[in-house]
Amino acid sequence: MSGESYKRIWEQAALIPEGMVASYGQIAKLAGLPRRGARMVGRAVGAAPSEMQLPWHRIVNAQGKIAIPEGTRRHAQQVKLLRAEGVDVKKGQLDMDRYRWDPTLDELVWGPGRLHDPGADSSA
DNA sequence: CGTGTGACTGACC
DNA sequence: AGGTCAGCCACAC
Repeated sequence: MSGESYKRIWEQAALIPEGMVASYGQIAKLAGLPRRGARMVGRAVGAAPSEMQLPWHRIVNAQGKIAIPEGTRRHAQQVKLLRAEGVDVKKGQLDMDRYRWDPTLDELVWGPGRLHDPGADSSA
């Protein structure tokens, strides 16, 4: 089958918090595929069953740009989904310094194993 | 089974 | 900021 790798990629991608993004390379690395490829991440998320509700839209390239060709339906969909989460997307691009998800930082702030859940009131 | 390709990336210029 | 180049790797032909 397509692989154990896909599974790992899906698992990692699913961890990206709402309103944040990760790069293909970042997910690849987290999935334990440092050199095997960011490219594989693109394939994996594209092949993910819709029932899985994978947050594929939270994955952009290392430059903070949407990797899907502009003008396509999926590109527009990704922009739409990101904006719905409060991410400011301009010209198919966003600010990585601002929205990049940093799992290690998450761990430092929220504790090992704990995930930052924006919805679960920590309420200011 | 060889080639081309891409929802990538980092290094250079 | 933008263009080119060489690695990468699974997949379609």
